[in-house]
Amino acid sequence: MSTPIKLYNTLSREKEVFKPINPNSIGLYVCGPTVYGDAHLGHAKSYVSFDLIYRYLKHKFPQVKYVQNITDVGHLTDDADEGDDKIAKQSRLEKVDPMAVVEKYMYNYFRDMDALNVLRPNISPRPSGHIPEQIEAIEELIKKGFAYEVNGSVYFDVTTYNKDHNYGKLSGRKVEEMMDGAANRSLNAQSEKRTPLDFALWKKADETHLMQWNSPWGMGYPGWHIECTVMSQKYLGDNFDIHGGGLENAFPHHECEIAQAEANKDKPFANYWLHNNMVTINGQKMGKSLGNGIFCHELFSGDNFQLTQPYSPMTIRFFILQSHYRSTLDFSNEALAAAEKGMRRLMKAVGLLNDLKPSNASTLNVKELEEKLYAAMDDDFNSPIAIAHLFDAAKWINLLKEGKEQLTAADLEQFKKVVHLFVFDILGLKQEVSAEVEGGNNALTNALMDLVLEFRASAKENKNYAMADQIRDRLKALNIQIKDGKEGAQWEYEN
RNA sequence: GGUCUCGUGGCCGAGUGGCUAGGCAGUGGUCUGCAAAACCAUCUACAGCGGUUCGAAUCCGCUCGAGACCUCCA
Repeated sequence: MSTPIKLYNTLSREKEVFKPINPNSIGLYVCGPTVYGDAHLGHAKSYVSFDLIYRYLKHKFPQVKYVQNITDVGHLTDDADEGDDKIAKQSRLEKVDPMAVVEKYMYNYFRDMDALNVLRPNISPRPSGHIPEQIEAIEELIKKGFAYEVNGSVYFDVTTYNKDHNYGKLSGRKVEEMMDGAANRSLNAQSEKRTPLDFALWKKADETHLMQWNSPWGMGYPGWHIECTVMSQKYLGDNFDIHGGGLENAFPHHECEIAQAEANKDKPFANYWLHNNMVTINGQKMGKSLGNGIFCHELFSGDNFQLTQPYSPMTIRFFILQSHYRSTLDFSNEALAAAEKGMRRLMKAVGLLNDLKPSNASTLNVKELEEKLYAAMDDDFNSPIAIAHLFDAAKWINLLKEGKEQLTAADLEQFKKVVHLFVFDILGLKQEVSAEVEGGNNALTNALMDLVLEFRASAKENKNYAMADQIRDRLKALNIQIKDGKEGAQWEYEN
C-alpha cells in the first residue's frame, strides 16, 4: 500500500501530503514528559496518539527513527526563565536526590505506557546526558549573535533573530504584538533579559541549586527549550521530518526550538509539526490547580474520587483512539463505560476470526474494506473513522460465523490479515485476558467446560430447565458466560 | 486584554457545500424453554440569527456559549 499520507501541519495550518526527506528512514521527534510525577490521562492521550502515528508510519515506511526525550533538568515551575526546577522541587518534597526522582517517575512512566501498549521510542534521550552538546549549541548561538550572556546566564535574542527569521511562525504570533502584550503585563521589572520575549538558554545556579554543571559562563543548568533542539538534531539530523508534541507546547516551547535550530543551522528544522489536543474532564480542563487530574494507575485501579469503576488500559487506549488526536477528548465515566463495551464487542469479534470457515463465493468486499481503512489512516491518522470501519468488520465476522455471509478462502485470508493488521499492529489494541484465565490450565479448563456444557445440554434435552439455569447461573458467578447457539453452547470469560 | 480553536442527536464522537459516520444507551424484531450473546430494523442532530448558493451542519457575518495559548502543565 503506497497511498500517500496527508497530515495536518501546524506550520501551514492545513493538511499536507507527507513527503519524507528519505523514504527509507523517517525521522520522528516527540516531546516527552518531564518526569517529576506519575503519568496522567493527558500523557496517555498524547503518547497513545503519537504511538498511533508512529505505528502507522512504521507500517508504511521501511524504518522510522522515533526519538522522545525524558526531561530530567531545566523545566521550571513558573515560566521558561523564573521559578524553581520541577525535578529539584520534587526532590526536596520527597527528600531524595533529583536523579532518584527522575528514575522513579521515568520507570513509572514506561510502566504505564507499556500497559497502554505504547511502543517505546528508539531513543529516549535525557538532557542531563547531553550537557556538552547543549553548551556547544549555546556557544554557537552567542558566536552568531543570537544570544547574549548576563551574569552567568545566557538568553536567546528574539529581536535579533526576528530580523531575518520569523519568530512566531509556528504559533501564528507576531513579535510586535507579543511585545505590546508583554508590555501591558506586569512582568518582573528587574529581569536580565533585554526583552520579555527573550528566553533562557542557560541559567546560572547558586550553591544551593541541586543540579548544576560547569560551563563557559560558570556553574549552571540548561534552559528547557534547548534540550529538544539539540537532542532531536543529534539523533535525526539538522533537518528532519516530523516534530510532535502537545498543543500547549506550540508556544513558547516549540517556537523557541525552531528559533534556536534555525538560527544556528540556517536551514529548516522539522518539516512537519504535529500537535495533539488536550483532555477535558466533564467539559473542564484537566489541571493540577483544578484538582481534577487522574493518573494512569488510578484509571487502571479505579482509585480516584472521579471514577466510578476501574478501566483497563485497553479501554483507555480505545477511548483515546475513538476520537481524533487533534480534537479535545472529554472524559466522563459514561463515555469510558461506552468505550469499554464497544471495545469488548469489537475484540470478541476479532477473536472469532480464526474460527471462520471459507465458502465457495464471497458476499462481502474485503478489498473495499481494506481501502477504506487505509483511506481513514492516510487522512491525518483518522483512527475514529478506522474504528467505525472495523465495527463493520466485526459485524461481518459475526455474520460469517452464523453463515449469513460468505468469503472464499482467499478473501477470508485477506480479511483476517487486514483486520489483524489494523486492530493489533496499527491501532495497537490487544486482547485483554484476566490473570486468572491466563494462569489457568487452558487445556484442562476447556475439557472441564466441555463436560459441564454437555451436562447442561442433556438437562435441557430432558426439559430440566431448573438444572440448566442453575448451571448457567453458577458459571455466571464465576464470570463465565454461556452463549447458546444453534450449533450448541459456547462459553467465555468475562473480564 | 491579545491570538487562536470549537459549539453535532440521551451520552461520547467523525464528517465539512447535495450521498447511512461509528460506538454506548433506547425502541421493535429474529434466535432461545427463558435469558444472555449475536444479528436485523428503527427513533432523537448539526448553538441562535442573518447572508452567499439551485442547494449549508459544512462557506461568510453577527450574537450567545465553551475551551486553548499568552504564566507550569501532554
